[in-house]
Amino acid sequence: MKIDPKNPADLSAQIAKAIRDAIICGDLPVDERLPSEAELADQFEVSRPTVREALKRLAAQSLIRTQRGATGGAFVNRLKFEDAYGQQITTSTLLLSMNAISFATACEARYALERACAPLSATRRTADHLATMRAEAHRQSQPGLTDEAFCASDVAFHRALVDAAGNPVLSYQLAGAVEAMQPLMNMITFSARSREKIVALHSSIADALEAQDAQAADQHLAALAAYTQELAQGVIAERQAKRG
Amino acid sequence: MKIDPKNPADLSAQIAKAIRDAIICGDLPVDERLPSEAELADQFEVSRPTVREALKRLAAQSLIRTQRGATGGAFVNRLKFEDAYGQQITTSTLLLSMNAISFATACEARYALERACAPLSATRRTADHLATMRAEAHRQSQPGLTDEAFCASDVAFHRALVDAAGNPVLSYQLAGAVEAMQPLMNMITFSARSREKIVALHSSIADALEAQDAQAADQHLAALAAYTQELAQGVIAERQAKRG
DNA sequence: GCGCAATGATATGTCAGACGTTTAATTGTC
DNA sequence: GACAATTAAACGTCTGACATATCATTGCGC
Repeated sequence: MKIDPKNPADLSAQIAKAIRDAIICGDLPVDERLPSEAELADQFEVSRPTVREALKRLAAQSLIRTQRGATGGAFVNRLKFEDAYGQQITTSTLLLSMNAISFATACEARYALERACAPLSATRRTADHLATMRAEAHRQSQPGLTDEAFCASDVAFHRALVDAAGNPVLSYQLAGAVEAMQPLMNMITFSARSREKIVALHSSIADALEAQDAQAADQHLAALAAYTQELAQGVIAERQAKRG
Repeated sequence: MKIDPKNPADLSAQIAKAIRDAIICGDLPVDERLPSEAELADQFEVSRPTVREALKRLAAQSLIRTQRGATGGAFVNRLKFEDAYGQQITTSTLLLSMNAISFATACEARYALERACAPLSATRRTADHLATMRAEAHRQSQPGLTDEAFCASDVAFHRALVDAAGNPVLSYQLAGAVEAMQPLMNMITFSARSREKIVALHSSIADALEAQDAQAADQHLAALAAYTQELAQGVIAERQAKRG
């Protein structure tokens, strides 16, 4: 962990990597206190600002937390699912926007993952999950709802669907896929008729999960995926028409 | 973006957040050069080390890259899938190890996601993907292979399966789930007989994909998931027996 | 006029030393 | 013995400086 080649560039990156590796391989257990910045500076034979830059890199990944005061310092952080959600959503959002991922590709991935959850959700859904899904479906059916609010409710519905699978790893994996797509979804203008259809499909999905009918849930999800793609293609076609 | 409350703590975190938000919302397009550290220090009315700590936080998330020299500086980075893979694997690994996720939960998530890919892979798999899968299956059948090498080949096989879906978003999402599980998988000792069975299932999956038979691929994946769980439970039972 | 080397400018990377602030442990007093 | 004041440790920030990398310009020779 104290290895440092004589390359006098990117020292803070090297130090961050050394500490990160120590955390990942378990040499530094959770809640372990790292040496103070001054001690680290001595150990690595660099200055304190350099050590601090390294620590900030780790803090950005939620690998450590810092406390001020007499018994303060840098502590190995127990990574919470909550923290990981945020990072994943940020990363996914940027990936989608910067790599010019088509709506179709993102949408396909999202529904493929959701359909993977459906059988588990059908088995394990609680009354709470069902209530959330029905409440969101009801909200979506109300007139006067902005497109943005409709999308937000849509996200909430699908999160409940995923959470119903009762597998935190799946919830974590899907948080990025579902929430990162919200900006793309917001570009769609939902007509009254399309909303009606979506709400009907949402209700059908809730029904299927309540009946623990995995196959029906999968079919309705597939229909929803197809319809979403159809809507998106309409938006894309409309834009191209405006251009031409 | 130049907002900074008078709270004189966590200045570098606040600055990092301001710049990050500007990047995410598109105010700072890809490859845009940020002002120099000295200019940023002036704008935010802080010192250069504080600005530098903020920039290091962003660099840790691959949101910016820095170049030295006269025309150097910090540039908004086009986030590559490759970069995102690494971050996701690190995060997923830590989540699994620190939150005491059971093998069963992680395994369930992994196979659920893989089965989501299977129908797409059946449609889009190329000769290249099939060749990779067959090569890995063949490697796994060779005697004298260490458990670790067997696991590594297993990961390669499943990556090929996922990549065959031809959806980079799915590949990205699954990189974490599959690779983060490798340390857990490495704890399993694979007997000759269990390896034989796994290789047979791998071959069956490759056959199904070659025949573009999504249903068969799904069934074999389900069987593989069940068998993996069975093996893992054996390991767990054995450990508890040793304790008792 | 043109090519190439020396020079300068700019910006990041690093260092040294200092001060302020927060927090907990210690000490001193009633 | 309980409470208040002091002390110490550590992070957070600042100032100023030097080192290094890289590009643009300049100047020289041909």
